Amino acid sequence: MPELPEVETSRRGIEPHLVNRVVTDFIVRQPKLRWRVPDVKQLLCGQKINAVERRAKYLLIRFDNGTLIIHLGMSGSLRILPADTPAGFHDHVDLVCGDSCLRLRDPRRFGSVLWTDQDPQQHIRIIDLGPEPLSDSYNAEYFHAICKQRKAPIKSVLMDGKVVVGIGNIYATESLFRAGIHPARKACNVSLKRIETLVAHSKTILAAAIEQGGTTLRDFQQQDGKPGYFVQKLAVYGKSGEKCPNCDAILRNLKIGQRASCYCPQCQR
DNA sequence: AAATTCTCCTGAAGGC
DNA sequence: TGCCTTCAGGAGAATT
Repeated sequence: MPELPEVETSRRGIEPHLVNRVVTDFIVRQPKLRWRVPDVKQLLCGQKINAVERRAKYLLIRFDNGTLIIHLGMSGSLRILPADTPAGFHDHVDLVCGDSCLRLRDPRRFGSVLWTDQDPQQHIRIIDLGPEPLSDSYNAEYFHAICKQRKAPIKSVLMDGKVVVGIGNIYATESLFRAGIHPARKACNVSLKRIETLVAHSKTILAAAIEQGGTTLRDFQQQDGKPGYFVQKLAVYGKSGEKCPNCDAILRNLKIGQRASCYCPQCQR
């Protein structure tokens, strides 16, 4: 699934192919994504792409007359292809610029394509989002202040996009393991000291994953061949039943907020 | 306000 | 072999 590192890598990959190009077509084969894809072909044709930005896991393709907002959901992927490449079954949207196009494929259709002619930072999906995880705004003091007033599991707070964006199930699971914090522990019961460790680890692991994504997704525009570039580095995610890499305990699985949470009962308290 | 549950959808995995 | 069931999962919406 596209985590923040993968979205950022996609952004870096498509940006040079799109900026300063002029849109010649906008093809929607399947409008039923997370929300109905708007019919903006007339608005887009003839428009020049000014920039490709990212906010949280949203990609922002900016034009003079508005912004296309793309979210990859959990199975979405973007590729730059020759415009005449035949579309596959799950290839739902093309943004065509002359002889090449940006193609969105999304088998599970949890992704979305939105349009706004206002400042995208003020968009309903974006305005209430928390700080970027790699920014200074996401720090121990900030996160601790929020945790103090939350009785929910620390993992749920870490994954709350209104608190901090881009930390999905995988990175929350890994960060908590590295920080030695039990994922179900009430957020208000985690000391500032331990929050410091957690915040530091979450930043480190995200930064490292972006590096990895940069390496393995470099040729993403050719094919989809990207078999989980970060998988080798994961210590516990998806490994319940296996041995903890730090001690000899067996990793356990727990459901927290509808999501699988693997943890070490020995190392994480 | 915060917490919990439900929802969208398909592919993969497991059972028989 | 193949059909059927179950379930993961980002994140907004609905509900308590």
